Amino acid sequence: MTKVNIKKIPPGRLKITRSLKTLLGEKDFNSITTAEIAKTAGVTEGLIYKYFADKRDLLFKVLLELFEQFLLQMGKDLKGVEGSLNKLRSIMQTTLSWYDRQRVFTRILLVEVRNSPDFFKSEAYQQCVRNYSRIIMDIIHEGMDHGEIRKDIKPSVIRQVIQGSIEHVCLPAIIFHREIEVEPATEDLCRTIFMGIQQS
Amino acid sequence: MTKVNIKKIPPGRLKITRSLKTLLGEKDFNSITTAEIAKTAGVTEGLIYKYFADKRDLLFKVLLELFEQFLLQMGKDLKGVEGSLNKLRSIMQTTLSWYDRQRVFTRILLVEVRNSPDFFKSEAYQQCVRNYSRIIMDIIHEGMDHGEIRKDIKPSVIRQVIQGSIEHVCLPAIIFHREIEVEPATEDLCRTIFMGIQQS
DNA sequence: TCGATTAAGTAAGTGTTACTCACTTATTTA
DNA sequence: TAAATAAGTGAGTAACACTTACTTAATCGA
Repeated sequence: MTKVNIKKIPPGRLKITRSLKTLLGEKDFNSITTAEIAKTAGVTEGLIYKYFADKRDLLFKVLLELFEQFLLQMGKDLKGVEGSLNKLRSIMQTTLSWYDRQRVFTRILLVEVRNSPDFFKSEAYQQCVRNYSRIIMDIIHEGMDHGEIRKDIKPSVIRQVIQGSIEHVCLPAIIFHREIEVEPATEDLCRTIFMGIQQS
Repeated sequence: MTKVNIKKIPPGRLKITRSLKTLLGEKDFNSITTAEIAKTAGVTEGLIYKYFADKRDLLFKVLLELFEQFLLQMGKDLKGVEGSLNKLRSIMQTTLSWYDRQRVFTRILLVEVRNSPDFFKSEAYQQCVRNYSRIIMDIIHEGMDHGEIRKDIKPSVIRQVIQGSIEHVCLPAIIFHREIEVEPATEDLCRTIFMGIQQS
């Protein structure tokens, strides 16, 4: 259903998404003009609106594309991992590592789309972000069933702590173009979230 | 230094910030026009640019104003609280409660300013956000010195976990106009962050 | 293989909107 | 009270996202 339509993507459309991805490596979305996108792509401005509802919709489509690659990687890294906590660690590490290397993707996800109310209706959100969240939720439930994770906290809050922590660790790195130290950060995050900050 | 200049705020300027605050209760920042702000304020569009560098700068100034009130409240709630972990709990509860009731403030902070690179140069960021972060950092260091908080995690990561968790718990509530259940959420957050999710 | 239908791509707009600037009116202050 | 400064105006503009009527290329059934 989703992958069948690969056969016929018009070259112009490809050029446009590729162009935006390139430009997002240089400047932020708001200061990229549609004229610029078209010029870099080597097409006319009008063509953008043949394939995308508006400028933001184009952004969402680019995010969708990059997010699918990310989920693919996460699936690979998760294979063969045993134990709920280990699975959560794997997800955290993959995420941090991907965020560190895929700056364009991460900037779109963490800073560019947030203020668009209709992002939350977009495919990128509805299939990718929710899918990512669901995977984490399933692991948490599994962990509770197996006695690995305590049951006296709402699973959704645990999920939010995990996701929120990751985002907040990465945000300054993305904004100020700093490197993310994947392994140490993963270790710190896991130690905090798994065992708590309280001296025991 | 900061409070001395209260004496002479031009009425037009006050009308403008008040106008934006009102409008932000109805719609998101991007779909509010400068013409609209001026009309609601009862002034001309040009006056906005007498007091503010641009539309976003106006937003930053409004955030600054609201953030100062928030920090004041936090200081009050923190008075008389003993113990580092209790202080952190107090901050979390105050934050969640404020986020729940001050929707305009929270929406600006969590969704509207993020994508402006120059937000991070603004007064709102430089004095308020950093101040908020510093207060948390100080408590963490104090907690480590007093043996309340373990020393084998980077303090900055602990801070990021706390702030990130709060934001991620509140974000859906803000976006989808849902209520934040302050006490239960605080409890869940503290239990997670203080003691960890691992069944022991 | 032709003719017709659909898809890809173009070129020249247009309305909206953030922002400017030269100006007027009101308020201090010496 | 006159000069100087601050508050406020209003008409205008450039830039930009987006539209529309059109042309060119590809697809496909008969």
